[in-house]
Amino acid sequence: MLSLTEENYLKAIYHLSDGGNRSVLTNELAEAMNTKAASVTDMVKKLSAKAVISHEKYYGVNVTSKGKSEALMVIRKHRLWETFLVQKLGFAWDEVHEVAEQLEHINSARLIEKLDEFLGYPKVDPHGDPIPDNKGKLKILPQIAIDQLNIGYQGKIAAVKDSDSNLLKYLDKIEARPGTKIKILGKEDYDGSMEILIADHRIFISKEVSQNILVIE
Amino acid sequence: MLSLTEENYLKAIYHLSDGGNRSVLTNELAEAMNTKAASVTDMVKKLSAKAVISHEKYYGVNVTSKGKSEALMVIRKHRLWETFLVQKLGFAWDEVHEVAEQLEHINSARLIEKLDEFLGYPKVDPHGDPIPDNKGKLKILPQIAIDQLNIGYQGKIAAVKDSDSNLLKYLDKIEARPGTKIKILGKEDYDGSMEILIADHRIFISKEVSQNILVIE
DNA sequence: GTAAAAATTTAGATTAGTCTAAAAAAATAT
DNA sequence: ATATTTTTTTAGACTAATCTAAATTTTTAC
Repeated sequence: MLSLTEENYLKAIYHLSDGGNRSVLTNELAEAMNTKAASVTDMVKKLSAKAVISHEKYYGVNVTSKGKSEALMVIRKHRLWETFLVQKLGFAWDEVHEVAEQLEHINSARLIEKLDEFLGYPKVDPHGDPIPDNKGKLKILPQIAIDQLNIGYQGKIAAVKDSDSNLLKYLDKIEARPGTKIKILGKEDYDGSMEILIADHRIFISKEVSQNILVIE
Repeated sequence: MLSLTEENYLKAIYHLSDGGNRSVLTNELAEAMNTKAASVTDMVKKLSAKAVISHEKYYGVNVTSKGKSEALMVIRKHRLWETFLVQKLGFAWDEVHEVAEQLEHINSARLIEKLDEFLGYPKVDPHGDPIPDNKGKLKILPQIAIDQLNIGYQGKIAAVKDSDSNLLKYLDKIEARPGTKIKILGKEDYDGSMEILIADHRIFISKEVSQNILVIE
């Protein structure tokens, strides 16, 4: 049983480690958690004692397989709640994160199963991120940012990165949402900006924006 | 801003004081909160400092008007979530309390307004308890338990007391739900048991059960 | 109206999560 | 390869919420 704080640390470790593919350093985690390195060291000891991460002193932490599945359960809850907030309550895209951060810690297996059913067993959340199933399995979709694509590419937006609420507002405004048709019309070598066709209207976007729009690879 | 624990204490004080109509003693509160009197005394100091209750040493606590409206907001959230769990997710009556106890502490005014709208602005929760409005106003319904009624009374169940999950299971089984028609057929002087007609079928209930079924007075 | 019982508060300690400052280890730079 | 810088850990302290045991106040009982 993890406390709310422990769950948040574990989730951050999971994300920073890219789903368990690399180890996470104390300072990285301190920055992500908006706290101090000393606090991280303390918490790392607690999480190690609970066997959800392993810690090699001075060299960072890794999530264990137990930790991975616990993290995925929290992520499952987060993404299901985000889907609920957008699809059922009519929240905008960029408004859901903070609330979902709270809701993800509600403890009731039955609630999550019922919610999943109520939402029609969605596979992805409103940003296009995959929702882990009730066994803690995550289907990783092979995605690529559109700044990597060539002129002439046509397809559908699969997901957008949801790191920043202002970015999300902008993406919503230009209708860059999962499922929307997209075509690469032009690319400027100098600054990497692009001209694209989204939902049948032409628009110029900066390289930074293009790095946050993903399609299936 | 109250902590989760402070919210729970305040809610308990509100309920024990009958919505602020009498003062609450330390031991009462300790029993309700499943804690020790000494812990209550400590918490009472914190809540007094936050001006949601007033405390006269050795004579108990009273909710202030600020405390009353804060308690009602928590109750509003609790009852809206219970309504959601039953009406939208298909939870049974007796399963909702524990989950709603967690959900009531989610902090987002927008969420509650959206949820209220999504549910169609319900006036009462699944047990028939009134839902405070977004101004923190509670419409108190004049209710009376059916053990107080005379033979021949006919009406509709307005609410049931939701103190005990086993009672709720039983009430659900006999279809004693808010809105159901009810008629008093007979009353045994010896033990106070009753024969009643609920949703057109006759049933005998004990005095204890009859004290938990309420109609509009 | 005082003595015993019950209720409440205070005192001092504990745990979770956090902090600052100091110590220790690792990385780096010449 | 040694000194400096950076990163991490340890040590010691703080707050919130809790506890036990002791002290205090109120109530009750004769």
